Amino acid sequence: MIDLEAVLKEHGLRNTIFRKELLSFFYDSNSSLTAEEVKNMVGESADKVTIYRGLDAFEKCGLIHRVPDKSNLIRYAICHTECSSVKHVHNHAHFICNKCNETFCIDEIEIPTIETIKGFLIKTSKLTLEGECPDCISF
Amino acid sequence: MIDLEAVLKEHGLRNTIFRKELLSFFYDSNSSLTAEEVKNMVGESADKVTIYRGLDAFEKCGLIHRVPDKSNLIRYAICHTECSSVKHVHNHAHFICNKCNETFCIDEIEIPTIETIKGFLIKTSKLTLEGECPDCISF
DNA sequence: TTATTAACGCAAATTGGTTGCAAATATAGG
DNA sequence: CCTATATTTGCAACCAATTTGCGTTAATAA
Repeated sequence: MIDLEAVLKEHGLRNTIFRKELLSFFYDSNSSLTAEEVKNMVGESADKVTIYRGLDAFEKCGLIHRVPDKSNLIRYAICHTECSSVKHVHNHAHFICNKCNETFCIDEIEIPTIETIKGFLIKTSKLTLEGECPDCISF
Repeated sequence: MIDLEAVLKEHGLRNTIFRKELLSFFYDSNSSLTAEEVKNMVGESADKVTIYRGLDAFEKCGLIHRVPDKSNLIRYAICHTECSSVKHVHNHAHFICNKCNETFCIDEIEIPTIETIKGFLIKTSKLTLEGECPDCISF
């Protein structure tokens, strides 16, 4: 079990009921969450603005990171690497399920290093796979 | 020179002044366009709804395809391969410039084929590079 | 030349997200 | 334990991007 209060404290955040709950959602999720999905999980117990600001705060302090989303929503997943408010370090691929539209972080594969392209200066490369996730593949 | 009227006809679209102009914008662009960018190009001569519907129509019939966008806008580029209303076939990488925020289609490089990931069924993979484009790199 | 259907334009609605501000509350310092 | 301070919250209002409804116009086929 993860000590949610300690994690919040370490990242300079206050230990409120909602923030603890929000953090637990990310630890419990095997994929990622949008503000709307969080809203559905908390019901009426938190305003949408509180959710958006919670997500912003978590991202800024390096607890969660943005992942690609099928419908151009802002979607977040927990940071497994040691990210901080100073820098996010992510070097993993993402997988989008075409059935449930969820986005998964994939640590198992290498992001291919791309040679140069004439005229362009390449700084980063992102790999996004699509198909069917374990939960949807069976049907 | 491309016969815009013929292209529209071949794709089952009507030959209106606006649609011809819209199509020419895509042929003339070396990168990609959002609805807002099109709006700036046409000025008051076309309603924004007309633009959105034109883009939808072009995408549906295989003339343009969606490309990733820095700010989660809906952004399109011309289809070079033979796409149709039945199927879009794209197998190229995209490059997003962190200075001008434009998105370019990159035909020069191979999209790496990704092996399997346990539990996932991979159907497509998308590679998005970021950095500086030829127009911005000089500064 | 006329009927049919696609395309257009305006207004209004919707979706996803943000801002301002005042009230509530967590934590540090005494 | 008590108070000061900064963070977090909730409400209302706002905003940008995109979509929908609907009546009108215009392109094409017969």
